[in-house]
Amino acid sequence: MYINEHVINKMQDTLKLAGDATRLKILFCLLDELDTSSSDPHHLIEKCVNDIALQIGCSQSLVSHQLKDLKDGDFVKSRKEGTKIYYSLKDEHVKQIMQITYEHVLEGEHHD
Amino acid sequence: MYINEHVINKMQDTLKLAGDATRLKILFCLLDELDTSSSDPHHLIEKCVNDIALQIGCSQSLVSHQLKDLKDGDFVKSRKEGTKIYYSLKDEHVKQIMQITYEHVLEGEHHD
DNA sequence: TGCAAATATGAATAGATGTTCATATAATAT
DNA sequence: ATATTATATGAACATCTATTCATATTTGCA
Repeated sequence: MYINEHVINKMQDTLKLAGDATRLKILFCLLDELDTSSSDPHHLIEKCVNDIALQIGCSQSLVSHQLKDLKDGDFVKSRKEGTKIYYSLKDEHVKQIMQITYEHVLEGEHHD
Repeated sequence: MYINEHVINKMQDTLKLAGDATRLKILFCLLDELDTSSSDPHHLIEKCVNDIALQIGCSQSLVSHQLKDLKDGDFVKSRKEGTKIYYSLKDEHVKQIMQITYEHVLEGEHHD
């Protein structure tokens, strides 16, 4: 790893983006393991803004705002179809960060 | 992964903790690959508060504040020796989060 | 006991951030 | 054209956060 100020700032942006409850809910919503529409474990889950808002219990406006940030940070991508816009996770890094963070949190629970 | 509100909040705390330039500098400082005092790649690097402050160019007070947060979040541990307190990374999760985030940032650089 | 070194702590503050509300834009259908 | 559905946007605001400054605490040593 070659670290300089610029890389530090980018990493800060990336982790700050992940470090918000609403955005985490959106990401988990797009990661939903319970989706049974495909047997492929790497199946791409796509959801439109309103569906996400309903599922996580937040306003449409808030979800739209956060999706914009998530997209700017390369966490999600989008695809337009009619009036709807489908969002999905962009790459494996996001899933990995969520997975490791999840493990870290679980481990912390043991000695609380 | 079993996700509920509590887990989401803990993950938020963890990622928010990592998402700060000063704290990232501290963590990288404790991860320093350039340390040649041991040939063991898993060598534990310990540094006291003042040394960290000098190396990353921040005040002693700021570093102490941030180290407290990093310790509360299980990112670092400490060991007392005389008047000095030596800090080191606590577990592998921290390193992994840094590594993956680093890769994510590098990948993003390609299409900017 | 008194002094110096290392670290921790608390208050204060400026700046960043999440959320809401109202409104704008875009696409589709009647 | 008009209405409807879906999404985006911008301003406003309250809350959170990083940093600084001054000071307290702890340990070792003369």
